[in-house]
Amino acid sequence: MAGLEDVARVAGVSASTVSRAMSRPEMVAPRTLERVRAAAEKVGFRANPAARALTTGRTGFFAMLVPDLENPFYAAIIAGAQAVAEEHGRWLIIAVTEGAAEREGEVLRELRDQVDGFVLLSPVGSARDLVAAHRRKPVVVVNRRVNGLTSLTVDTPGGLARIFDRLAELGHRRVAYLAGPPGSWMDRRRRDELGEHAARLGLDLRVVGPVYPAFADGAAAATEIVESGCTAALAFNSLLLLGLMYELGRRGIKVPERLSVAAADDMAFADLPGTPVSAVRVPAGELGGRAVADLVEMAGAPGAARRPASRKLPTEVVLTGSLVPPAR
Amino acid sequence: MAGLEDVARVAGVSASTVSRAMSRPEMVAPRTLERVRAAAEKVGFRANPAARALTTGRTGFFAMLVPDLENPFYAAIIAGAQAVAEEHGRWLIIAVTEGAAEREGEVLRELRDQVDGFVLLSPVGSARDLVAAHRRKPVVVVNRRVNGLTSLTVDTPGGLARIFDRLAELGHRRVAYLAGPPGSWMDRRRRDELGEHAARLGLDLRVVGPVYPAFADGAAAATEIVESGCTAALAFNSLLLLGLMYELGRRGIKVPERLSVAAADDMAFADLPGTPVSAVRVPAGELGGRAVADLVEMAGAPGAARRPASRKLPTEVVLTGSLVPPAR
DNA sequence: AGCGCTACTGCAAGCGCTTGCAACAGCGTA
DNA sequence: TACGCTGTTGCAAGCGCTTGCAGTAGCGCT
Repeated sequence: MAGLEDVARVAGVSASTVSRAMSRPEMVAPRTLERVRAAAEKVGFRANPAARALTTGRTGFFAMLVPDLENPFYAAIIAGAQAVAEEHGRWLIIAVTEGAAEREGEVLRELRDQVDGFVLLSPVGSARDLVAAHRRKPVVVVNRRVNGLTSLTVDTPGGLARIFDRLAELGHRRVAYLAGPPGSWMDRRRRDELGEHAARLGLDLRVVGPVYPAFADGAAAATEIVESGCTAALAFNSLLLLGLMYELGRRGIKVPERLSVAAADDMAFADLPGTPVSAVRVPAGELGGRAVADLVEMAGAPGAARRPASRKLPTEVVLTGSLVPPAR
Repeated sequence: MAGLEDVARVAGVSASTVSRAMSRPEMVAPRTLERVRAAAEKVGFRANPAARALTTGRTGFFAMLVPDLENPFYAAIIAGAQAVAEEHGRWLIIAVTEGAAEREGEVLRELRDQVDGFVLLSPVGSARDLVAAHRRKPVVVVNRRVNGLTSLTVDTPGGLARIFDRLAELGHRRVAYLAGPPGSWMDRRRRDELGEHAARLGLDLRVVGPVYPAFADGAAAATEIVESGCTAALAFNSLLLLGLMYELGRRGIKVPERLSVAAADDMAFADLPGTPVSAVRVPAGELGGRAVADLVEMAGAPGAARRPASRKLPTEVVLTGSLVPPAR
């Protein structure tokens, strides 16, 4: 409602001075500044964001492209991102891509004039397209490494490897990995690295799945895992593990006595009373937070400081009583 | 990059005509229209959203205020909302309120000049404040009824009542309700209505909790529920129920033989293979979708059509083998 | 006292699009 | 043939804020 002009009138200065008082206070005399601020307060000044965006080209919005909102992993990342955005007075606009490269490109195109930058969660577009987008507005990629772009990944394979180490140490010889979403870049990589690590340790790795990471699918995988003769199982995420454990419980198969278990991508809600599950804790919130923090920094600097910086966040490995020596 | 002026030059018309060709094609002659469109295509015209917002006051954004992103119920609502927003070429900006009235008001104030309307999920602000917000920009309230505003609620109590009916019919006399988030408006109402309905049916209702709706908390409630002597249990949501069932399974307490179970706020991931759980299915996605659809409609009409319309969406009650006569 | 600076402030020109109003065809009608 | 419409189009004035540039006052200095 109340614009620059209104404040100017009350403070007895020009609109330019009010504008400067607001965005570059060091340019106006202390006494004037005070007067302007009082006037602004009095008339209830609120800058018109559209006008500001028109002149400066900055909107205060960041766009976050996410494959799937119902995946708790992404939800956690968004939550972290949103918290940091809020700290910086930025707003997050969320677009769902359903993991389709085409849709991703479309959103990037549509939104590039309305935001100050992009956070891309597990993007599927070609590196070429993503880098191109970065030329117009800063881009931060989460959960994938892209040459030439600031990327944030999590060392889940490293964490899982430590769990394998522990299993080997306990004497397990055959271990199941309940694999994640079909076609997932992350799952693919995880599987590869696990395979290598297992070979190194002399473990026999049985991959079950990939399956859609939901409770029911975890339960459904129980039979195959039990019959595989494995003495330990890792699940792609907690939801799968919960489902698996549920089904094992129903069949009277004791955990961890008969099957040691652990999960990656651990979510808070997977915590169990009594027997906490061993897990690779992924700092999802931090991931989102960092992404936005980086974006703020890049958006502040004029192009030059858009130096890509890949970072791999460490995971926290929680080893609990859910890992025990195999029933001999 | 390419603006009205560029198109105008190529098409040999004035910028005004181009503008009209874009937003009110019925005002320009068919032949001109065609020429303008071709030119726009050729130069790759993209309207500058900030400029448009400045002149029209419309931004194409809706804001969605949500208490908590990690709650799958809200995530599902957002997903539904986002899908419909996309259909209408609108974008959703997400703000987390943490269920704090103060924060809610702040966001409403900050965002009111940058969006065309608000969707408020389970808002906690006073009805007075919410109605005030509605005077500047259309507001749709989800999961709470507010006089004078378009509200969308779900008839969960009705669904639960039908489950109670069924339980009574099966011969149960004492039933547990594992209550939801402490302080939740929704849980409060649900409890009240359940109480009345139970009384009407002559059922003895034991409320356990309220507890935070997570897997572990469901498991933790097992003891109290078992010791209460109830022969059936309803849980505030699926996560709680899964936790409860997990713990019962671990203790060798058979479901549903010893305890009939059901949940409200059922999520897809809670589906079980084998023994599906009786549940009150909440159409979360539809809830979000409808909210946005209503908002689009309101934002289109000029104030006048902002006639509040409360709607209560029906739930789908799924009755399965998880409800059986009590062990006598 | 006079000069050169520095520190502030105001002027005015946009940013790119929308829109009321005026201008002007081309047409039907009398 | 002249007049009044209706249908199109262009003109120009903003929308509210930012910012380069120019002007002014006050200061320290010699």
